[in-house]
Amino acid sequence: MSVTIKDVAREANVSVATVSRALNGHTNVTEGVRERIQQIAARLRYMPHGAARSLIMRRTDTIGAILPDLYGEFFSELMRGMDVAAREHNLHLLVSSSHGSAGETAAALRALSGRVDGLLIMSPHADGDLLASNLPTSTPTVLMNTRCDGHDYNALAIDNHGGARTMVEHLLGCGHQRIAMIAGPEHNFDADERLRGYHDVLSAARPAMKSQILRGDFSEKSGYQAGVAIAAMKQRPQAVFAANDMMALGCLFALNEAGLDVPGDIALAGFDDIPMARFVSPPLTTMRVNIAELGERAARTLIAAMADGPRPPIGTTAPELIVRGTCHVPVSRRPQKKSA
Amino acid sequence: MSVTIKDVAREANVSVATVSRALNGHTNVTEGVRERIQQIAARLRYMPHGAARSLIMRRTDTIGAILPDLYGEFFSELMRGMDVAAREHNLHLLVSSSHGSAGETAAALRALSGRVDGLLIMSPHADGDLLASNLPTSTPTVLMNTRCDGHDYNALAIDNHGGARTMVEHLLGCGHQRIAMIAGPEHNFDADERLRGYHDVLSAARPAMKSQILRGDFSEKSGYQAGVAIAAMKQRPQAVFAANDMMALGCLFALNEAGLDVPGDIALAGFDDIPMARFVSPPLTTMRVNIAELGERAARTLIAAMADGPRPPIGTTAPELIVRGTCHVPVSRRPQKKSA
DNA sequence: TCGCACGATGTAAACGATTACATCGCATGC
DNA sequence: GCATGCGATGTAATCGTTTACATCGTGCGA
Repeated sequence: MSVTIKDVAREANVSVATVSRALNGHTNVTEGVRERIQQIAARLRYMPHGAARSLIMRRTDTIGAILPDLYGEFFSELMRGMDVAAREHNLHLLVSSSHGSAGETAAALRALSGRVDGLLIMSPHADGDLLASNLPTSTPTVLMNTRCDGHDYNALAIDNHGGARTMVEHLLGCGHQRIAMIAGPEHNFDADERLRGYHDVLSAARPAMKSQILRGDFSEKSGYQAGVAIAAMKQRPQAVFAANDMMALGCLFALNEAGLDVPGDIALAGFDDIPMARFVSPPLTTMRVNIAELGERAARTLIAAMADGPRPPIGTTAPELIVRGTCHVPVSRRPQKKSA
Repeated sequence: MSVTIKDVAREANVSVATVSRALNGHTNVTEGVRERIQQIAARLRYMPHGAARSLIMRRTDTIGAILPDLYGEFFSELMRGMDVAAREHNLHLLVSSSHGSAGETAAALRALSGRVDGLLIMSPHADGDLLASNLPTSTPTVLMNTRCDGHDYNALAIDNHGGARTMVEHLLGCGHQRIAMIAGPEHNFDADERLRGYHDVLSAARPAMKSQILRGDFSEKSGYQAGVAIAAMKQRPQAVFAANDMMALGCLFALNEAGLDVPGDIALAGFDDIPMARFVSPPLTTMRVNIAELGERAARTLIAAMADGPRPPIGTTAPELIVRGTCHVPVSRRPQKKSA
């Protein structure tokens, strides 16, 4: 059906070997012949068959990414980072989504086998064992934000624990004593780590103080409910740390509705730095998670592993504190002049 | 290096043919032998080599998408739609980005050749001729929002012209007489069409009225500048139609800063319905472009073409009018009761 | 004029799977 | 006892490339 190298060879009255050499820029081809072959190839719209090529060359020039989903801002940013690194090395990106189940992750793994030179995997529902039994041993792999207890894969993760510590320390530094946390869902890797960071700082800095935890599920609604609850407290906390921005936003609306001034009456902080964070009023103080950087670093690690063999096994990427309007800044640290 | 079907065959003391038959569920294999082979395959972590498989089977079970970019909400949504359709048919999605140039589009096309069974292409900088000379004739293809003058590819596009007409008609219906437009960049397919829709409606309904065009570039900043200009006009328009939501938002901020009430003093409308549109105050009236639907329909068209040969060549998907707070609604049409 | 080196080209063996066809062994029917 | 048929298995061709090796012709030095 489609035109192959043989068709070009027949048309040009040469062997397939000569066509291959001519088109791949080898030196030992008479210039006239090369031109003739190139013209014929263009006229026939010949394009080398990728599968055949990568079969013999044992190289696909492609890296595969298995993500839980393909859409939403998070994955969009992640792909952007991976794309930057891949493009730099003239590699293509094959993206596959494993949606819900561990079974689908395994299926995606099989489907990608032999089509990619390396794998980037993010799979919240896959543990180390599943991966161990489904990953082809010969394919370099880098995990992103994925549990892999015990097994020593290359892995990169967001430093949720450190980020939470940073934020709570910042709130303490602003002079707040009683800091409540709106936590994320239980058994969620990110949520657990952020909560742990909160606990660690608070129990070290204010051992006497009882921590105040409100459970949310990362949704704006659950943040709103937490905000309502906080507004009604007899002894209100001076600051609220939400485990993600969406909950912080919900909380902000609830506090406003209750007639409380943020940050005058109560400070508020989130985590993630979603784009909307800077558009609400007052703009939200939060931890910026550089997702694109995570993707880019993971891809770079993979590319290095593909070239040189095994790499340093693990790394984290640190979120960055973004101070905006929703928390007090002590007078001494306040910037000299700042409009709007 | 990696384990092949031969390794499994050797280990199981059978021929490669038997291994292939056993693993692919053919009937004529003794049950005991099949089990033994399956166990050995699992133990050895054998996974069939995708490239080799698709070479002989002449089928990749993959559809390729070539997009100008991989990130940003637009592409994220587009991919979501394509993913839905692909997943339904057990196809994988291979996404490649062609970034800026037409040359890169051609390169991406070559790289995908022989790796996919069909192609979805969105390439704002590619015209019909470029595609015609770089598309393998045997690969089914569907274009999305891509110019292909003359050539008869399958193509799907957003009905920008119709959407703009709808919005301008709505603004007229609200009683506004003088309607200005903040247009998008010149030579941009989407921007051109939206502007054309504005012109068509206005010149038909108000032939005497001179149209007011302010040039923007789809960025929030350019919308802000347009808003500043509008606020300063001697004879202010009663309504402003921005060619996309980002510019509408920028304009909204400028109008607010100038002390104008939206929609009291001036109505405002956008195009796209980005998520932020409903979060600003007042929430933005806009045309919802169902990008995911575009992607899904394109993928479905492609899949049908892959199965049955040529399809109806062209189609558009219509944006939907979303009336929110930034334009007056005549009393007669105002909903009875509506909170928040 | 012959032999040799070298550059251009052709021949054929890979790559890793699937599958048409050949083969083998065994049960069945005469 | 032998032909027949059938089910299980092996052999080898095939897909479209690349590339090691063989071949061929030509120019050059002796």
